[in-house]
Amino acid sequence: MAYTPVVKLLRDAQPGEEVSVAGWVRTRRDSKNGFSFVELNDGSCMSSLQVVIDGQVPGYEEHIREATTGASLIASGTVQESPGKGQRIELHAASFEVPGTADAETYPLQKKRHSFEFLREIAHLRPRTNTFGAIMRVRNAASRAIHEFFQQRGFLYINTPIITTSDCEGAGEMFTVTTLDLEQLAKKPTEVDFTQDFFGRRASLTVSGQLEAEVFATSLGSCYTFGPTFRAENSNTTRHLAEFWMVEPEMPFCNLDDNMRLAEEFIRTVTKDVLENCREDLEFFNLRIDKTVLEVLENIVSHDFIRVPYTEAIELLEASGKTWEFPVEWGKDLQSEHERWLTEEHFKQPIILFDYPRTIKPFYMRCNDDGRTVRAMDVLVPRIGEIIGGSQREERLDILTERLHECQLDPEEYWWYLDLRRYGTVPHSGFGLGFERFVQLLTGMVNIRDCIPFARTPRNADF
RNA sequence: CGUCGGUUAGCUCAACUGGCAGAGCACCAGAAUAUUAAUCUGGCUGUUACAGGUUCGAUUCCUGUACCGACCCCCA
Repeated sequence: MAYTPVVKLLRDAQPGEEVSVAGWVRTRRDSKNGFSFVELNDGSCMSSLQVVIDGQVPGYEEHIREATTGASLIASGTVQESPGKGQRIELHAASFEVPGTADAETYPLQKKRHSFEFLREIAHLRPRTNTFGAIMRVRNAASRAIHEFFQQRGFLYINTPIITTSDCEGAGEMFTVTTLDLEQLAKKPTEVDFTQDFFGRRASLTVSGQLEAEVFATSLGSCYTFGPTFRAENSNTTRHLAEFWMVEPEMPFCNLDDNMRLAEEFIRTVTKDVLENCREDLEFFNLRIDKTVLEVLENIVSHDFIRVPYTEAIELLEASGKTWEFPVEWGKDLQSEHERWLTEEHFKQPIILFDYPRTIKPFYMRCNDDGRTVRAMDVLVPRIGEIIGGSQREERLDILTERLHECQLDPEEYWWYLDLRRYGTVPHSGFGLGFERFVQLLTGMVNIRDCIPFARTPRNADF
């Protein structure tokens, strides 16, 4: 049975057309004159379709009362011009059925505002709300735009492994993957013998596909990953998840300037795409979630990101006259209060910081000739902070090996990574975008846990 | 990991310095010359997170536990 999506009906349908629709009841109003108005939402867009069901329609008496908020509904009939305000058309049903009822006494979603905290407890039902429908549609549009952006530029989509044995990638705590019997092990006072484990050595969930992506960038050309990433940090914040999706392009014959240019073009292009394709949803966010979203997004699309060397950022922070909770000092990482001031108060737009001290950045970033900085870059946006982190990679074998030692990592463990420098090495660069943080930026949602279908955070992996 | 805050009706929240636990919404029933965020009237709803303690008396004060949230750390 072919049902017409509501989004298509509201856009294209003409009075007189015969159509069938299927979705879920948002609300029903009964007229004492013997007919009912049903707001039907099928998730294809923010708007619902008004279905007018007359008392003469077969089954009206027996079944109309089943069409409560949350019930599923299939209806067929004729499209008519709507006399109602704010809608072009409505559907006059000739027949209808309620495949699944929703007991009004127990159905958790009511025709009222719910807190996001409450909705997180019913993550299996929250996509039926306006806000979460809109978030997921924006997420989808951004996802598609990301693939399009790279595909149009000839980037190869690479699926890097989710289980990895390269530990200490320098991106934080990792989840161990094991088939060992933990309950048995807990009874013994001995050390864990990972040679007995499934992979014969300790394995973890990936914290980044970058190292593997470099393999393909130095063989097949520019490529990108877009996959799940895991961090076992005990982070309870509005912008951290234990499981999130990351986009990681990697480009050969590409220096940091090229990298920054691509990152900026990437954010701008995808944002523009979403602005064009999700107008109704974004207007909803602008009205109900954050009154500045549209303004912020338009600003991103129409202004160049400001590029500031780390050293200059330190000077700006020192000259700001503000008293910081954490002191500003060259060689120390910027605290979120510093990043926030730069992007929200000082520049009031996205900025790209680059050339960070080598002591606070991972081993693979390319060393500058000054001996104290590396070719790293972070894209910071208002409200979210760091949304992209990237760098030009160290392509010189000797210096990279030196850096591994400096970071107290064993070059033996990175033999294949070093081979890329040993054989036909090239300057190359890449970055990582936190996809949910991007969705946060696009929607104005405050908490990252509401920007992914099912959030995984410390002590929470329900659903 | 650290700091702070919270947990009261299905949901969102009240209850001043301890004194019989309330409102809005939702739901149900009526009403209305009636659709587009909550038109009107009436009705229903509670082991105040859990376990102890202080007190004549604890939603309120103290201790512990659980869970939730914010910030910080980590980064994306």
